[in-house]
Amino acid sequence: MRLPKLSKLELQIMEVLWDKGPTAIRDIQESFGAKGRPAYTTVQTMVYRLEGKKALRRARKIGNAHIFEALISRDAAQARLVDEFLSLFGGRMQPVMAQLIEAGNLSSKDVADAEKLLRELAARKKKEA
Amino acid sequence: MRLPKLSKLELQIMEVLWDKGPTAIRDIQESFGAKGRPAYTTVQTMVYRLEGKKALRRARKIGNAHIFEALISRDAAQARLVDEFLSLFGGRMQPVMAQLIEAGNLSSKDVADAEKLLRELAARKKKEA
DNA sequence: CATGTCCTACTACACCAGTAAGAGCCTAGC
DNA sequence: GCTAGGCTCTTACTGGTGTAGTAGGACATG
Repeated sequence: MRLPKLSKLELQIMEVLWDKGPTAIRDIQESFGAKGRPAYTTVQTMVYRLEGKKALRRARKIGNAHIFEALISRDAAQARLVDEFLSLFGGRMQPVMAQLIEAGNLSSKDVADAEKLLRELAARKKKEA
Repeated sequence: MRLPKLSKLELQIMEVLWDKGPTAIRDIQESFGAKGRPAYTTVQTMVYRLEGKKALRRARKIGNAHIFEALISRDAAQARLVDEFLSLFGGRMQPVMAQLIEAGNLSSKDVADAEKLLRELAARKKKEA
């Protein structure tokens, strides 16, 4: 279970740790926009559960407050998400891309970047071989 | 609630309806691979819940068996999925694309197709304006 | 040192997805 | 008409997520 499944709210909490580094619960909670933010103890519960999933750990204490730090990388978690998502489409990219473009989520810059990355990847592969 | 949220299993059931058209529960269940397929009543429960969500409806009966048909389109459901997914990334495509390419999920053909579609879309927009 | 504030740890609950068993109804075939 | 098999409906339990309250310990500051 090296890469536990993370829910939306759990992800948002991890985002804070990834962005800011080791953080206390209070700071995590406050980094949610003031309106519609979950209660302190809600964030706390989620952090505890993330601890159980080994997604983060208590790094140290400041006063009596724990400071938590991420144990899994943003990249790893995102890779997991993408996998999960693709499996819903049976791994077929075509409808996904089509949808992204139709909805205007994909700019020509995104596509250009993709091309560039693809070329780099191909070059890297060739070198390795 | 025109576009209800569908879970993985619910999606798989809808896939059958989208592929085969109006279908009985027995046929839906059997279209899951013989190994690891959910029990008949499990599929039934999901179908009932999908009915509650207005994702499908009873079209007619054959004997005493109901035949169900999809009420929402595959495209609409997929659009919903993509939105949902993107919101996890705060709508930023860059990490998503990067991940897709790194993991080898995105071929150069996919990217070429994307480019083509983008150009078509741009042309269409221009015409409309 | 007293007291208010903040944090922790625990408990609780509702909802949803997934799973399925059980009771009983309908129908087809003998 | 009777019976077997399939289908419907109902009910139920589990695990995960989101939500939060409460009790009590720690700490800082007057």
